[in-house]
Amino acid sequence: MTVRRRDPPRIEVGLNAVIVAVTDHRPRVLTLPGPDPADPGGGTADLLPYGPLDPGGDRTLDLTLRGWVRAQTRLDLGYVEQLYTFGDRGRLEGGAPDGEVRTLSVAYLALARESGSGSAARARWKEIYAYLPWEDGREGRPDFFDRVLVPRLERWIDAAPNRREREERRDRAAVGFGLYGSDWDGDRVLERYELLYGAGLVQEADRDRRRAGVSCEADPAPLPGRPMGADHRRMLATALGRIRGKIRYRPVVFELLPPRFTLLQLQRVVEALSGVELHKQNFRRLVERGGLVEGTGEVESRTGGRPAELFRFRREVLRERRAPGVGLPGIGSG
Amino acid sequence: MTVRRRDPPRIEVGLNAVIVAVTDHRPRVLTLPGPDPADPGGGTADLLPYGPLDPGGDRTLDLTLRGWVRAQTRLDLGYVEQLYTFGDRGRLEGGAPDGEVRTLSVAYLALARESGSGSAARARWKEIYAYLPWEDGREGRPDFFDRVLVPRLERWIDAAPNRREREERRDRAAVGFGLYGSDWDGDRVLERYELLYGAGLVQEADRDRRRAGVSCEADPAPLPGRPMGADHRRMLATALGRIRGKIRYRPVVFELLPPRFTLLQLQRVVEALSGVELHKQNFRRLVERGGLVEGTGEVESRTGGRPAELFRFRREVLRERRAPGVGLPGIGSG
DNA sequence: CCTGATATACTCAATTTGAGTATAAGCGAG
DNA sequence: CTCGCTTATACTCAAATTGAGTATATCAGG
Repeated sequence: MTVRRRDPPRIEVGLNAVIVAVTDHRPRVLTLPGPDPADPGGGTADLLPYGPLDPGGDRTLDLTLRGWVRAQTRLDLGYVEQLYTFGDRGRLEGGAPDGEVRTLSVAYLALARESGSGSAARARWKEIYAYLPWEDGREGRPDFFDRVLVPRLERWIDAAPNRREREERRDRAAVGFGLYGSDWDGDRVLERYELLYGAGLVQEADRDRRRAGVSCEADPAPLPGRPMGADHRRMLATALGRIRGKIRYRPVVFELLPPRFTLLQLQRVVEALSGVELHKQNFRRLVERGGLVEGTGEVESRTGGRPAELFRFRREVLRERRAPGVGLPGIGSG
Repeated sequence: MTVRRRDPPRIEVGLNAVIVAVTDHRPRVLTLPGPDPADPGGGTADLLPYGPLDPGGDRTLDLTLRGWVRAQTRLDLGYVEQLYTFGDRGRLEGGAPDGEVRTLSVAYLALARESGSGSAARARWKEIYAYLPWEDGREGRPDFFDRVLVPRLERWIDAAPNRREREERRDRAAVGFGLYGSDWDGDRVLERYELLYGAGLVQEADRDRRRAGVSCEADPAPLPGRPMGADHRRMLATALGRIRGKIRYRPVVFELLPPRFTLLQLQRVVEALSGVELHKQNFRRLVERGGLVEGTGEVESRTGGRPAELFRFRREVLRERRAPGVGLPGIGSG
């Protein structure tokens, strides 16, 4: 299948970081502009911080990641978690002759507090929902959802070559996007992105097909949602899905908040990430009863109304019960 | 494990599969005997199926994995999921001079039905709890838990060099093993293994220290729990933890069951994996009300008592609501 | 001392959980 | 055939949790 020449083909390993912060009720991700390795045309694109793994370097992958994130962005990462290793061939070995090099990308999720200083060099905080706009349901489904996205999906479904395939497409769309009676499941971020990619509805799909030499009509009006270079948008989707899942059963939100915060701030961060709005009183009951937070006596008076008490995360909770996270509604197993 | 010399240090990538099945209420993992790459002494050890990644080979990592699992074990994998990529330096480059080669292992979880034919070649199904005996709490904490494990942990805690470190050790032990008032959290399998490794209570820890040239008294009476080669026991722990977490919110158990099964069979599989016993009537209520299964008219009469109805998994559930898995008790977010 | 905010407390019905009891339906011994 | 054992399945009931409100508190500003 592949042509081997001299020396066996090499493997290169890169580390990618999806660094997430939330400011002003908006989840953001740290990006760098750069040439898109998957685009032979050579435009620039938004990229996640990326660095090669030096085989002789640090002892652990984590350390390597932290190291050059610091170098590229002057940011000291706190919470870091491995996400997924992407290794499909032909993903981004743009220039190299086939079989010469294989690139593996180990993607990490990191949570940060968006310190002002964090954006050294050319790093920029960008809104996550600029890349994945269909994921933000806080004010109901975004406008374009029923107007553009669903019709496009349906065109794709109908274009299936046979009945079986058509039914499968319909099922995937139903489950992923909560259509035809299925519920919306906030965690299926990656599934949705993959579906849109497979249906040719994101720009990366066009780009990759063009690179592979497949002719295809350029999409007349691309779906809202900014593309990224390489398969970084896929990584972003993976990260958002992971956060949404994790936030419920491990108290990770606090990594994104200052040491003291009001309950509404906490709620806004949870809402921002999970993409849904929550019932304020019940949310308060949940985090208080769960023992996740404890009041400091202080109050924050810049609320515009009655001043709110400042709370802090009760670290002890990690030692006590099952450290429940900030459970969203409708989670139970029924 | 080939030794390459000449030229910059290389990266090699291996794929490992943790292939899990459940028979007779016992969770099992497929192993191969082999020389332990981490043991210079050269004894043989239980290993997970392992294969190098050929950079020019299959298009995706999944495919590669499936390919040589088939070759090594004659098993066609169904459900496969990426687990984690292990990349610490010095993990298992046993013989190679430092800096010459760096090995990454991408570990996968696979669920199988333990077909009799599956154990071709030298593959063997082994009980998972033979390797991780502290994880099986179905009949209460195993005997050795309070008699051996906890005292050993306490010795380790007390041996901390200073107060701060001592408190941290105590906390980790409390959270991991449900001591001193903390609850047992079945999902923290990896945390527990790492803790035991760090405390020098599993044989791999001794082995690795010896290899690194650190002198250490051989542990007088090692903890129950069979070691594995390389860091495969760590991978097994990762896999079990993932299964336990996932079983609750995605209907993956059915991958381990025959197409038709009684509700008690289903329950036993869930219990086997999660390591706890469940209330039978409530379990039944849960899966039936959740619409996860539907009765076929048939009955299974070899139960020893009243014949049980045979059920089948309702695939449609994947399309409907949030496909809830077989929720264990005490999961809600309080 | 209103009005408009937001914060926080409390209520209440519906649902879900945890832990049982009760009954059904097979088998084998006697 | 019936008793006693076993497992299956149905039903009950209190406790806890959830979902959706209403009520009250406390600030800023006119």
